[in-house]
Parts: sequence; C-alpha cells; structure tokens
Amino acid sequence: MSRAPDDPPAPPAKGDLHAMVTTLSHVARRAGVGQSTVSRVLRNHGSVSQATREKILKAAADLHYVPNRIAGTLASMTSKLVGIVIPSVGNTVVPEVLAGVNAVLEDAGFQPVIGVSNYDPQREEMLIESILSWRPSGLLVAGLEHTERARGMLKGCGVRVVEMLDIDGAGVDMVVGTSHHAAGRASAQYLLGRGYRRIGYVGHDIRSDLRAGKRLEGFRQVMAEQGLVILDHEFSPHRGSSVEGGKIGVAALLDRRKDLDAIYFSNDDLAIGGYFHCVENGISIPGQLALFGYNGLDIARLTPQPLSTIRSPRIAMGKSAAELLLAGGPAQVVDMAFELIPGATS
Amino acid sequence: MSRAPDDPPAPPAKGDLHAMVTTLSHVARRAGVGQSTVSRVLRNHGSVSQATREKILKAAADLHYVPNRIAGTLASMTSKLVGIVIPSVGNTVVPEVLAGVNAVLEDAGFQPVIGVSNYDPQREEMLIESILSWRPSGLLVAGLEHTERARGMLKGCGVRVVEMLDIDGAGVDMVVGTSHHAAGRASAQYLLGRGYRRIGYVGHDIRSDLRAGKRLEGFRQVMAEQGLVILDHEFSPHRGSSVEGGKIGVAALLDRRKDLDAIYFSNDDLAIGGYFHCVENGISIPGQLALFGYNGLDIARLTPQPLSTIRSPRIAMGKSAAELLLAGGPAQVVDMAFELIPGATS
DNA sequence: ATTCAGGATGGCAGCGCTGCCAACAGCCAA
DNA sequence: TTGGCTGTTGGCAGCGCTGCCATCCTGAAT
Repeated sequence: MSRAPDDPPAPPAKGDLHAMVTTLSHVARRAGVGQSTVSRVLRNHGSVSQATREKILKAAADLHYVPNRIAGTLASMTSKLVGIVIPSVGNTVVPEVLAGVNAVLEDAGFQPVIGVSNYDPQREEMLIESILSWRPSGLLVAGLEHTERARGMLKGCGVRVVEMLDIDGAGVDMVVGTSHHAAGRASAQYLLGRGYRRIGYVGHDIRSDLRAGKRLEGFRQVMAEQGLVILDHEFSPHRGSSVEGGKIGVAALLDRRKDLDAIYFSNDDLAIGGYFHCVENGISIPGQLALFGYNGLDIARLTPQPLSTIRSPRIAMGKSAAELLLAGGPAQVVDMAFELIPGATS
Repeated sequence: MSRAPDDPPAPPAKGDLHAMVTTLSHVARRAGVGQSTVSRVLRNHGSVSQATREKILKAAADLHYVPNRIAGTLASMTSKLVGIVIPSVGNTVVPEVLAGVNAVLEDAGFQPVIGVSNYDPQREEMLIESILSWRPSGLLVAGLEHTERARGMLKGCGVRVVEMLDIDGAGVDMVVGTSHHAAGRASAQYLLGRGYRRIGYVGHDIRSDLRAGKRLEGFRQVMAEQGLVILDHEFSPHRGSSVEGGKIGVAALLDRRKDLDAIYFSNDDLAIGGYFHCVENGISIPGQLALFGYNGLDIARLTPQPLSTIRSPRIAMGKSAAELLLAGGPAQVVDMAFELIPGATS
C-alpha cells in the first residue's frame, strides 16, 4: 500500500489557499463502490443501476463533494473553459458583448476565463499565452489586430478561435463582427445626403482603438469621393471613450471653427457629451449643428433629442461568436449588419 | 518502455478541440536535459546554471511551448485562478468593480474565472459550485445574500472568500463594500434638509436587486423618523436598471401625483431617464421637482445640470476586494465610504 | 590528498480524475 | 446445458506537471 489508509472525509479546511478537500475516492469508499462507478454517475455517462446511482449521489451529497475539474480536464484532455480576451471592461460595448457570449457559454456548461488587454498589444500577447496555458476549448478575442507572435499562438494553439467585433481585415480562424469601415461610410453618406458639408470630427485615441480609426477612414473616404474633407478634428485625451471628452472636444472644436454644420463622433459617449455641451450653450440641434455618433447606446435614444447614430448588434454578436466557437465548423467570416438610426440630431 | 518513443514536437494541430501540443518532456528532450530542470527554469524557481537555462529557454521558444497550467495546478495543488460571481455584466457598476479587481489580479498573475448569476440565487448557487470545481485560490462574490447551500459551500470550500459591494448583513468571510442602508439614509437626510417633503420613489426590481432595497429602506427610515412617508412609487418593469425605465416611471408617477416636490431614484440610470423626461416636458429642475440618484456615474455629472447623487467607490472597491483576497488576513469587514454629491437637481 | 558544502541535475511518485478493458453477473435462444 | 449478450462494475494506466530525494560534480577548506 503506497498511501496511508486515508483520513476521514475532509478536515475542517486548512487556513491557506487550496485546502484538502473531499475527492472521488472518498465518495467511492463511502458508497462502497469503485471510483469509476462514481465517475460514471457524476458525469451521467455510462450505465449504472438505479440503486448504485442513488447510493453514490447520497454519499456525494453527504460529503459535500465538489468534483475537481482540474483533474478531470487533465485526464480527459478536454476542458470546459473558454478564453476571452477583451480590450477593456469599462465601456458599454464590451459588457454587452460579454453578456451575449456568457448566455451561450453558460447554457453549454462552459466557464469563461477573461483577460483584459487595456488596448495594449503586448499585454494582449501575454494574456493570450497565459490563457492558453489553461488549455481552453476555444478562444474569443476582440479585434483582428494582434502582434505577430500572438497571431502565431492563435494559429498554432490547436483550438478554435473567434475574433469578434470587427471584420475589416484578415482573421486567424473564424470572425464575427461588423464592418466599421462600412459604418463610417454609411455615416458620411447619410450626413452628406442630408446636405451637411462643413463637418468636423471628435474622437478618442484611434491609435489604440483601431475600430474607431476604421470608421473614420470610411467616413473620410466618402467625403473625399465628393471632393470634401473633414474641416477640423479634436481628439479626447481620455483613454477609451468618455462623455466628458466629447463635451470638452466639442467646446474646443467650435472654438476654433464656428462655421461647422455637423460633427461626427467616434462613438455615442462622446456624442452625448457634445450634445450636452450644445444644450448648455444654446446651440440649436440640428438647426445650427448636427451630431452623429456610433454604437446605438440605449441612453442615446432617450435623450430629449434621440441621437443620430449607428447601432451595432452587440449582444447578438457575442451570442453568434460563442455559438460559432462551440459549433466548430469551417473558418468563416460572419458580417453582422449594423443599423443606421436617423435620430433627431441631424 | 511503456510509451512509444514519442512523436516529433507537435503535429500541425488536430481539428478538434484540445489538440496534441508540445509538452514539458518535448522541451526537455530538445534541450537535452531532464524535465525537472525545464520546470525549474520555466518557473524561475531553484538553481540552474546560466548555460542550461539559455539552452532550455531556446528549446521552449523553438517549440512554441506553452506550459499546461492544468497539469501544474493539479500537481502543485495551488492554482492561479480566482473565481468571480457577479449578478450581471450589463450595468455600469459591475464592469467598473471588475476593472478594479482585474487590475490587481493581473499584476499578481491570477486569471479570473467569471460567472454571472442574473440576480438569481439558484443560478448563483450553481455557479459557485461550478467555479469551485476549478479549485480557485479564492472567490469574489457580489452581495451578502445567498442560498443556504451556497453559504455552506462558501464556508466549507477551504479558500478565502470576499463578498463585495454591500456591508449590511453577515458575511461568510471577508467583506468589502458600502452601506446601502446608510446611503439611503444620507439621501433622505439631504433631501429633507433642503426642505423637500412631498417625495416619490422610482426604482427597479428591489426583490432581485437587494442593495437597492436596502437603500430604499434607509431612506424610508429617515422619513419615518420625521413622521413622513414616500407619497407614491413606481417600479420599472425592466430587469436591472435602465434610463427608459426612469423616463416612463417618472411620467407615470407625475401623472398620478402632480404635487411631488422631489423624486428619489434607485440609481442614476433611472434618474437620468427622469431628468430627460422633465427636460422634454418643461418641468423645471430643481424648482418644480428635485431628483436624487445613486451611483455617481460619470455621465450623471455631465448632464447640463449635474445630478444629485451618491458616488460609490467602485474601482477602489474592486481593488480592495482583490487585494484583501490575495493578502489573506483575518476575516473582516471593510466599509468603503461613499460620497454625497449635491449636484444641481435638488 | 582527502573531505565536504553546496550548486546543478535527473528520477520518480504522485495530484484527482477519465478512458479503456477485463470481469462477472443474469438471461434468453439454440 | 452451452453459448453469446447486454448491463454493471472494478482495476489500472496515464494526462503533464511539481516536489522531493538521490546523485553527481565542483572548488574550497583542512
């Protein structure tokens, strides 16, 4: 006998991390059966007589047995973990995508393991490695742009990968998102179609939020096709989005260019800030100035004048991404349509 | 020899989940050393000569080796996983707390494993069990109210637990949060102090969001001490918070009671909705009607009239909770002070 | 020269579970 | 009665890594 005859079920629990807990063999002994049988019952997999099943279930309950999935995962070589890499948790977009993802994962019995990159590619690379070391069954990553090593890991890790939010670029495996370039184009077409010509831009850091950059690029492209340019722009100093940045940005922009007839914002948060600035300063909307955002946030349609914006299907995107990941299937790109909301600010 | 002489490093990766990947022994063989030595180098633990160290690091890089922490965790009986159970990801509060938590955890090399209960105690119970099965080093749970079995698991799981957000009640182990009861009292004292007497309430479902219920209770208590009551109330049908709920709620409330001089909201989202309703309908604030929220959201201080509200230290709370969890220490309750923001709507 | 502390390494037994196989009923058809 | 056969069950070898111990090799001390 290589092991001592094993102590009683579970000592009260040691003070330090990861204390000694009840194991499968405790349950097996208590129920008077073999370990394999307990395993079969607990996973509901394989045939076991009703009597034994009940005996085992009772023993497990008595001992407050909680299976050790670390061991299970190692033994079976298939985990119920899904890695998720996102750029931030602060803004409104990501939590909604996560909600969609989570709904699907939980129904399928998967646990998300999350990493937040703060829009830093190096940090993202580390996170991907770190998450892969938990041997997840799949990986959900925001965006298409990664360091070369990160792409290499995503390609070679042996599990399926879904890149979310964006479809403008080459994906590693599966891709679910919207075209930000097309959204920018649609925004410009809409504003130009309504007769606006003297347009400014207020955005946040497009070097870190590449999707905002793609929208701006699409927007500029359409303007250029009409021989127009964005007359002036202002970048919010804040990392990520913020209502305050929009408020300050619009103030600064209008200070320099009093002749603008419309402002395109990199997102709704900034646009709402701009809207508040106008309300406070008696700038009539859309008479004097039109505003156009991006995201289609709930709050943006509930302001006294609903914001003109583009709604991205965030929850649906999260759901699709998770479903695709779990389903497997061939590498593909899913283009989730966005919706232009005319609103009342343009 | 019990195993075949082992295939080359790593076949291109099979199509199915969890493919064959490079292992420690591959690296060891490639570097011409023993497994223990590789393990020592990779964990930077124990003494290894510089030459061997470099040889091993090179071999690991060549093979794109990613350690298997599932195996490592099982062997060492200590995981770098922290479980997190939250009621939702949709609203603004939780993501900010998570951001604080995450900042601390990542610096310490921990990965969060997240579960979302949707304010459902049964679901929370299942989640706790499910997350415990990953044998985390600690658990962060939102709120103090859990099913009896859930409390039992939290107490007996052998790892440290921090309950976040709320301190009004008995905790299982460590507790970090604010007193919602006190926040409600402070709100009422403030409004009564400013002379408001005819007060209504607009809230969301306080049966699922118990913290909102505690605020209301504190608020009512102070009013009762002055011989006053909340004249009328309206509950948003939406699960959780929503600007729209506030807008509709205020409309309905004012429709019934035109004589209110102030409205207390269960949170800022609802209050902002109420604010928008008033702006749209020419109700002057705070002259005709005062508004008071809870949370201290960024957007609430940027509206043309900054909202009167109470700011909870969300990021700091997340950080403290995570730090306390990792530090260990004795069971204790940390009361994070909130701040009453007078604003301009009362 | 001999001894010895200590650095540098490899070997090996598990961690708790799963997957596979063997073993052993009962049970019906031949 | 003799085979299969299906339904149940236990045994046992790993999964990839870590922790501990044994071993070997230096250089310094005696």
